Parts: sequence; structure tokens; C-alpha cells
Amino acid sequence: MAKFTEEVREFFDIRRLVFRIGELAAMTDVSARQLRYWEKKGLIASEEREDGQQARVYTFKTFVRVSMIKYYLDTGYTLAAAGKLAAERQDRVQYIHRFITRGMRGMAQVDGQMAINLGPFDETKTLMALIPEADTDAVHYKLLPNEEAQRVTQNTPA
DNA sequence: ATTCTAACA
DNA sequence: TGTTAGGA
Repeated sequence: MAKFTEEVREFFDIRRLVFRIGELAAMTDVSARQLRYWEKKGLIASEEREDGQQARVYTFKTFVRVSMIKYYLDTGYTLAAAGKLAAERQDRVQYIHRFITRGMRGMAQVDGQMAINLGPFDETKTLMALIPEADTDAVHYKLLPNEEAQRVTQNTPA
């Protein structure tokens, strides 16, 4: 089961989700010409292909970046301003994402309820956040002995 | 079939 | 920025 879980996580690893220039262009309504130009301007990045072929590869993160630049462009900003705004916004999002993932030690099952292992509370106890059945209900917290917390926690983020 | 760079009726 | 040539 652990192996299967690992395989699933690997399969859905966002880093495996990459696009070529034609795909990204269609997805974002930004021309391939623009994408190459934006890259030359340093607004976006692309990877080299491993197989040595001369073709760009874009990550999901770059897809998001392109989408944001496109949005600011359509809103009326110049390309340079749109690029700057997109970069700043993505930096903030990344910071928040890191802040959150740092606190997540994995998913767990507590009292038959889905829960998030939030890590050590003190020397002997671990803080668990119990996810409510309905999203109108409040999140509840519970302290578990470290051993029990470890036992009910099913996986840990990469 | 798709992408590359460089250049412009 | 679009489009095209000519090659990979």
C-alpha cells in the first residue's frame, strides 16, 4: 500500500506536468512568438529538453506566471509592468505556500475523521487538526501522544 | 507534426 | 507583434 501511495504521489507530482510551447500558447492565449520574446526579456523561464532536442519545456509554475502576465496585460499594464506585478504576486504566493506546507506533516485519521498532522506541540504531544464534515463547521484541534500521531499519519508531503 | 532562429512585402 | 523561410 505504501508503494502504491508513493506511485500515485509520483504520478501526480506537479513537476512532471510540463508543456511545450504550442500547448502553453493554446492554454494561455499567448502566442509562441510572445512566449519566446518574454523569455528573452527575462519575464519567464523555460527548461532545456533532456533528450537534447532543441525545444522549450515549460513547468506548471511558468504556466501560472504566463497566465498572470497575460491577465495584467489585458488589464492595461505594459509588458514590463505586468511582468513585475506577476513576479511579485507569485513570490508572495510561494511564501505563503511554504509557510503552510512547513506546518503540514501529513494526513491522518482521527476518531474516524480526516485530520492534518500539524507537528510537535511539545515533547510528548502532537497537534492534529480535525477537518469538519461540512465546510460550515469549525476546525477542531486535538493533542495526541507522539506515537499515536505517528501511527495514524498516513503520509508526509515531499 | 512541431519547434527553432532570424529576418521583414 | 505577426508571419515566414529554411533547417532539425
